[in-house]
Amino acid sequence: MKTTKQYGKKADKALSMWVKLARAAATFGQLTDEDIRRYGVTQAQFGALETLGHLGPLTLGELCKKQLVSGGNMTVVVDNLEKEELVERIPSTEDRRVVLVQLTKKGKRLFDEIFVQHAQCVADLASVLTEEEQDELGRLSKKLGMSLQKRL
Amino acid sequence: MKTTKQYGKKADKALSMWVKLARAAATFGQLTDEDIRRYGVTQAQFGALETLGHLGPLTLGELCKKQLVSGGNMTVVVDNLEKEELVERIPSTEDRRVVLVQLTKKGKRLFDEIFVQHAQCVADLASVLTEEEQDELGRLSKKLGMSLQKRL
DNA sequence: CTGAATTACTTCAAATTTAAACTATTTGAA
DNA sequence: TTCAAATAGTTTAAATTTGAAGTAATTCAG
Repeated sequence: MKTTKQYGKKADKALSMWVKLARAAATFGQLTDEDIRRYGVTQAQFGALETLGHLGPLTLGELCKKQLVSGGNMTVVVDNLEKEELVERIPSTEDRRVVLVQLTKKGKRLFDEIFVQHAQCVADLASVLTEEEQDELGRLSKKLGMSLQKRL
Repeated sequence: MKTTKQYGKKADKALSMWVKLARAAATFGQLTDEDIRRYGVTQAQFGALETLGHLGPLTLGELCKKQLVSGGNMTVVVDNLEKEELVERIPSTEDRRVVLVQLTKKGKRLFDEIFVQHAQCVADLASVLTEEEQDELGRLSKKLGMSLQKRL
């Protein structure tokens, strides 16, 4: 039984949207995670590899922002990727506080290898929506995310 | 520079949508979390209170499914809520393996009190989209989430 | 120039979360 | 009926994540 106007029309609409958005993202995330584990990396590690692979070398701080992850966590994630020799830390010469992170050759190879497969997986999951629906969901999510980003 | 057709048109579209969806959900989640903390409960605790408040007593397993959380975690979350006397465990008489969880009077009071405020917060965050956009984002998220739920 | 405030990253402790092993109970096939 | 398999929940250990404190480097107002 779905109660209406429990908190007012606007609030009900917003709550309803948020529940659905959160569930869709969580479920999609769990399924992509199952795929990611097959490559022997964690979700966080995969995210870092993805960002570095697409955007090239970034500072640790930039990586944090892209991934919406705390600094303390990113240090650990990069530590572990470095142990696997998938990324390397390059101290910045301009600003000695800054550390650049970039993919190693091995990291690039892994990135190239697994991303094609992972893209297939994501495409498969997304295919429950039509291409038009995917565009629209992307557009609305982007608008929501970009607008809220400013409030963080 | 946005590269096109990196993984094929369909995969690119799906990846693009997924990135935006994940970011929107993460950002929205961080902002609602800031609000939730003001009430002195964690996000997971709040989620359980919300579900119990809206749906009434549920078994621990049902709560796990609603919240997309592991059983071991839900045990801890309910333990902590029980320490605060916000929920109580009621052993099922029909099936002695089963434990029902329900709000206490104190829990109901808290639920009634904080949910109006939280609904306002969510409505405020969502207001960066028009009501029509919220409907559409909700509709598409629901379709995506419900379809993928089956694959878990 | 100087030093107070800011910034970038790391370290540490605590909280959260998961997955696997375990207990207790129920179900169902032989 | 009986016992193997399945189910519900708890416990445990390990991994992840966060936030706060700490270190080092930079910036900028005076």
